[in-house]
Order: sequence, then C-alpha cells, then structure tokens
Amino acid sequence: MYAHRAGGLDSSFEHPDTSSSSSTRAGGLDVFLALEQIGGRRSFARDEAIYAESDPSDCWYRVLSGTVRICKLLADGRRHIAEFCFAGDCFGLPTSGVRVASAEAVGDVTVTRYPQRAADRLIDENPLLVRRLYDRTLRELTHAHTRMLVLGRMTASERVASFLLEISERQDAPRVLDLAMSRSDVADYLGLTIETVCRVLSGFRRDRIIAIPTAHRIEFHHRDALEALCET
Amino acid sequence: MYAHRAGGLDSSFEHPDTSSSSSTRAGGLDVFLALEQIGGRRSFARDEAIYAESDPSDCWYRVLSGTVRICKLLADGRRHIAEFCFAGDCFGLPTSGVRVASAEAVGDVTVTRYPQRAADRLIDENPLLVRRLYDRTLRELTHAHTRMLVLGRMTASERVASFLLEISERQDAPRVLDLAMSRSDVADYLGLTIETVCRVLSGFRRDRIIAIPTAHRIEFHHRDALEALCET
DNA sequence: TGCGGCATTTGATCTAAGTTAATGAGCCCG
DNA sequence: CGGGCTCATTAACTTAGATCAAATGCCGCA
Repeated sequence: MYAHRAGGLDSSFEHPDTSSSSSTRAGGLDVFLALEQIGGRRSFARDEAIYAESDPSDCWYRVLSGTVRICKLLADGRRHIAEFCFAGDCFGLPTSGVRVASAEAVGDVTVTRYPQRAADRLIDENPLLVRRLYDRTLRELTHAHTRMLVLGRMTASERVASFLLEISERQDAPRVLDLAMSRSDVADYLGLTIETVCRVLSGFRRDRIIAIPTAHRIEFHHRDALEALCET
Repeated sequence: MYAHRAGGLDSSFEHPDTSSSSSTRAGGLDVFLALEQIGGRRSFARDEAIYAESDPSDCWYRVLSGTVRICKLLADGRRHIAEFCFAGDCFGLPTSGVRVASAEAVGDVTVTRYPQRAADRLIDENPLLVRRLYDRTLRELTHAHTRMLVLGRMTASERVASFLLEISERQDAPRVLDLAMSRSDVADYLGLTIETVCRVLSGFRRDRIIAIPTAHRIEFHHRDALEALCET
C-alpha cells in the first residue's frame, strides 16, 4: 500500500543531510535557498511541546533530525496522532491563525523554524516555491486519505502491518526498523490501544513474520506477509 | 467541532450560483476567469462513475450541482468514503498520474472538468491561482486531520453527531438537513455499518435530539446535544 | 551490582459495534 | 391500484478489540 510514499512534505526539499539539490533549481536558481536564510534552528527534548493546540500560528517548521508527533486531543483525554514527521518533513503550515493540533518531540529533535511573515513574503515573490509547497500538500492529502481508510476500515492486524511498512519506507534499511516512538504513540496513531498493538506484534512474532530483539527494534522476516495484510 | 468549515475546497472560488466574485480579484483581474474558460461541463447520473481507481489522472473537477463521493476500496470489497463534495468543491486534483480513489455521483451531478495540461499552464502563468489552490488544499488537509480523529477515536454516536453537524454546515438551513446520500454511504464515510448508523439515529430520535420525517431528512431539535457529543 | 520506576507484555473479562436475519416503508412501473 | 423492488429499521446473537489486572523486563542511577 505504501509502495511509493504518498504523503509527507519531504520530497521536493532536499534532504537535510544532503548538501546540494538538483530538483529544486530553476535556471540555476535554488528557490529554497532564500527560505533557508530566514529559518532559525531550534532544539527540543523528548516529550517537549513545540507548540500546543490553540496557540497562535505564526510560523511553521521543518524537521532536521529526530521525530515529531502531531496530536489532537478530545475533552476526556482520548488522543489521536495525526502524523509522525521525520527529517525533511514540514509541519505546522498555516491554516487559520490558530493551531488545531499540538506538535511534540518524540525523542530529542532539531527543527528549522520559519516565521510566517517572512515565509509569506518569499512565497508571494516566488511562484515556484508556492508550486512546490502546493505539490507537497497534495501528496500529504493523498496520504491522509490512505490513513482514513486504515482508520475507518482496517482490522488491528492490518493497521499494525501498514504502520510497520509505512515507517520502514521512511528509513534506509529495508529489513530492520527502528521505532522512535512508544507503543502508546503507535496505538494513538492507529486508533488502537497499547495492549492491542502489543498483542498484534506478538502474533506477528509467533508467526515468524517479524522478530522483536528490543521493544523499539523490529526485524522483517516475511515482509510479503505484511504486504499481503494491507493489500488494497 | 465544525464551527468553521475547516476542509473542503470551496471557499476561495466563488460559489457557482453566484455570478460575480470579489475575493478572487487582484487589481481588477479575476484570476479564475481564465480557468472557467478552459473547463467543460459534464453531467452524471446517480451512482455513475466520474472516474475509477487506477484511471489515468489527466483532469480535475469542480462540482456545480449535486453531491460526489470519493471512494477507496479494499480487495475484499470493504469500502471507505474519503470525502463528499458539494457545489463549489474541487476534487480529483493531481497527485501522481493515476487515480488513487474513484469518484461517483451520489445523485444526479453536474461538474466542470478542467484538463490537466491547460490548467497547469494557467497555474504556471498565474501565481495567485496556485496560491489559492494551495490555501484550499491546506484547509482540506486540516479537515482530513479532523476526520482521522473521528475515525480513530470517536464512538458511533459521536461519529454520527459530527457527521450531521458537518453536513448541516454545508447547507443553508440550520434546523433541517437534507441527506443526498444513503445510509450505506454515511456508514462508509464514518467507518461504521448501516445498522449502527440506523441504531444511533433512532437513539437520537428516541432522545428527542432529532426528528426523521423521511429517511433522507433530519430535523434538529437539540443541536446543542449533538455539539456536546463531539466536543474536542 | 542492586533497586526503583516505567514501559511492555500477557492474561481474563467485558462491551460496543458487527453480523445475521426478519420486518417495514417507500416508490416505481405495469 | 397493487406487486415487487430497494432501502431502512429493528431485533437477536456474536466477536474483535477494549478494559482491567498482573507479571515481566529493561534501564538509569546510586
């Protein structure tokens, strides 16, 4: 299902670890260079809030390193994680003037922070930049639609399988997976409970589909079995 | 929860029933006028496919009248409706070259069809147009995040309440609701079964929160009770 | 090295929503 | 006007996943 990464806002910006970009140049001009100039670097510790729901929305961010979770809460404390953002992903883009979700550091995180005003000015001056942001956002939307299908119609096993494959595609190694987030984060991302996530993972291990050397590391033994589970 | 319509792609285009636009002009130039020139009108009958999953994606649409549903299917026939589109909403915007969902007419529908190539040319020439499409898509994304919370963490009653309020906000009358779609469509939009949707609606009626004069018409008696149910 | 605390895992039970099945209500067409 | 659709509703029962409860294991720190 995640054969090509549909969502995320990472694919037209150069990866932060890479020093030069070819796809973002137009006639030799790097349209994102100016954007980098206006961005300031910030660091956040594990579980620290980057912004909270109902905060004023006057800037947006891009992940340099670490993992960020975008959370929404219900009045009684039920939590949902809309998104995990990894290196290269953007988050907190403007919608209204107020945050409709919070952003928190999953582990230690470094981000670039773009003040809204300055970024807006750049965007207005630079059609190519809007075009790139627009394309990214359309991909994000496609990813959101896939997530809705997962949350609305898939069983617990299918959800966990799709999660493992989705995260795996954001990492370089195809046979192992390092989970930055807790079981609780995974559960809130998939609309399940911690216990169900554990039970499903244990089931996969029993069936020799995966190994779990430590709680935060998964090894794939039969990736095809996982792929079969979340076939559309 | 839906106090201001967060999603949908309708708010920067003029409403199709309105003949002139103020918000879309820049220095007296209507940036959407040219777009309207390249669009062709099409009509579809109830349940007709506008496009299917895996079709080539060479155009996008805007609803003139009627309701469109955007569907995704799993291999075993489970269905999810990602979105209902009403007059003024856009759908089928380009992501990859291939459709990742299908679009079907809920009742009789008229749409404007924009060929991708011509629209792309306009977009490249007209920065303001991209900017508007970008803003719309960001709003859609916010709406998608709210939908994920509904699908991932809300009970059946909360889902149905949020649905009634959401649809109600797309219609002019605040006290009555005309549902264009079947119970089955509602169920697939909310990640529930037909029976559960019926049971919840009957429960609301028993509690005098709503009346259901006909299956496709809902009258609100205690809107606040519905609002309380889906308070974040 | 041993202790305390937290996260994870496993097990036992419960329940919200799904499934199956039967009934009722429009409504289209002859 | 009436018979046969389809869709909606209601009821009985089943179940996937939640909840409650109890280990187990791991890691930082003294």
